[in-house]
Amino acid sequence: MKFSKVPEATIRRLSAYVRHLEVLEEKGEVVVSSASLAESCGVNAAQVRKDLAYFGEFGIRGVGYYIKDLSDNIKTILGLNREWHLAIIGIGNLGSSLLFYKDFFKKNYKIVAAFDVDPAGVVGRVSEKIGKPVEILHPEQLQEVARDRRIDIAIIATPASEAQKVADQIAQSSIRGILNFTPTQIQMPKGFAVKNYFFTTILDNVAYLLRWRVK
Amino acid sequence: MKFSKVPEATIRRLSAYVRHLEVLEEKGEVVVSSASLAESCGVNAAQVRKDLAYFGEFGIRGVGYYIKDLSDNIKTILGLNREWHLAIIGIGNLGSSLLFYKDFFKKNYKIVAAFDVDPAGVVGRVSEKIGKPVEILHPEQLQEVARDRRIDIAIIATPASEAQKVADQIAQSSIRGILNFTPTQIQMPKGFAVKNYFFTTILDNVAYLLRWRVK
DNA sequence: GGATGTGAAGTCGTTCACAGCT
DNA sequence: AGCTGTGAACGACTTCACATCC
Repeated sequence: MKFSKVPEATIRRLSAYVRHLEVLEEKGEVVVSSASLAESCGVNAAQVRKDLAYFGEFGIRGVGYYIKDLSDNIKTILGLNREWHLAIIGIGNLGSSLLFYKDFFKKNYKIVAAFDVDPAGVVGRVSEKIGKPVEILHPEQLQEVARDRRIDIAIIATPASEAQKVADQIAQSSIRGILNFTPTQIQMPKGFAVKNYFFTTILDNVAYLLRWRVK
Repeated sequence: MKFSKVPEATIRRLSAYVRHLEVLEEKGEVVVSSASLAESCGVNAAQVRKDLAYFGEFGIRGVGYYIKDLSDNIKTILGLNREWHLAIIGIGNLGSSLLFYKDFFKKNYKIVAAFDVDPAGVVGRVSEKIGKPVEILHPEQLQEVARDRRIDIAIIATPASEAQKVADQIAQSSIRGILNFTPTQIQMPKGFAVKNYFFTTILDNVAYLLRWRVK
């Protein structure tokens, strides 16, 4: 199986579906229709069925989808049934928040390393904040540590000006996934999964909508 | 002017362009071509020109775009030339990080209020963290405060289970923009600008790509 | 009967290719 | 000559509509 033609938007929606399915499961619901799931997630019913159809036939005609079953299937598709190892690179305000508030992450994501160019400068402040000692490594050690601790995904939380430098180091390591928090487009060779996540972009988007579209 | 047919993706890219233009400006560059801007932002050159064409003609044929000029124009389009008032609702881990690390935000976004259902319980912890007293209001006061402080955009940082409740209160206030940090699809009447920003969704996306697409 | 699964139609966004300006 | 601005071609995603199956 390769699923090479699945739209990115489908993947994002699958995350939403699985989250809503968990809510329904907690409520003790057993079956859900595409129409109902669609409404809860703010999409079209046909869209839900199409999204699922990329991966198989999970429903029963005339009935709907068994919630537990569908939930498990989507989790497998998304790879949420295994643990992913994260590294946070750049332990400034944002990085230390991520480190501190581990519950930002779902259970299957685990922070296994933290890097900063100034480990000594950072370690005291962060340890104090977290209430226990924290190990901060220098990015020089990235390649070695990435291999040893099997880091899957690097979260870049450095200043924007450092992002490409970090990206270059990641390119030479065993890491193949990047979540980029800096407002920079990083250049990577083929074969890497890179997503940007800069939230003032979204805020700009809301501002634009308010400026021109609303009312 | 209404710009009703502009793709959302265009708006996101405009944010990226303006950011890169600022970098070029700092370097002392004066003119940039669509090809060069496109490469830096990881998009197609025709895309850049199309994006700008929605809003006017900003370039000079045979030459390119004057950086300062283009930057100013995009900022005006996005509404970045005015101040936007933000409220943060839900002062847990995420909310207090946003409150604490104001430099997450660009200069034209200003936090003017913070709300939590348990102001008393929250205020001590947060004030200590920030190093000075912080005012935390009860959501009951939302409508009144929204009007008085001219809140433009509410950032929902409550637990997911509370998001819709908060959304309902926003719907009855003068606020028209929402940035939703909870992994929930909130239901709003027409006329609101709502964007979701839940980062484990993006992380799921990276994980999926690693699982199926990369090598 | 009722809800899924899916080809076909429709819509939206991107890329091409070149005319038009400087 | 060079780069923008843009109609037309293309491609991708979404929605429709209905045949299919429980």
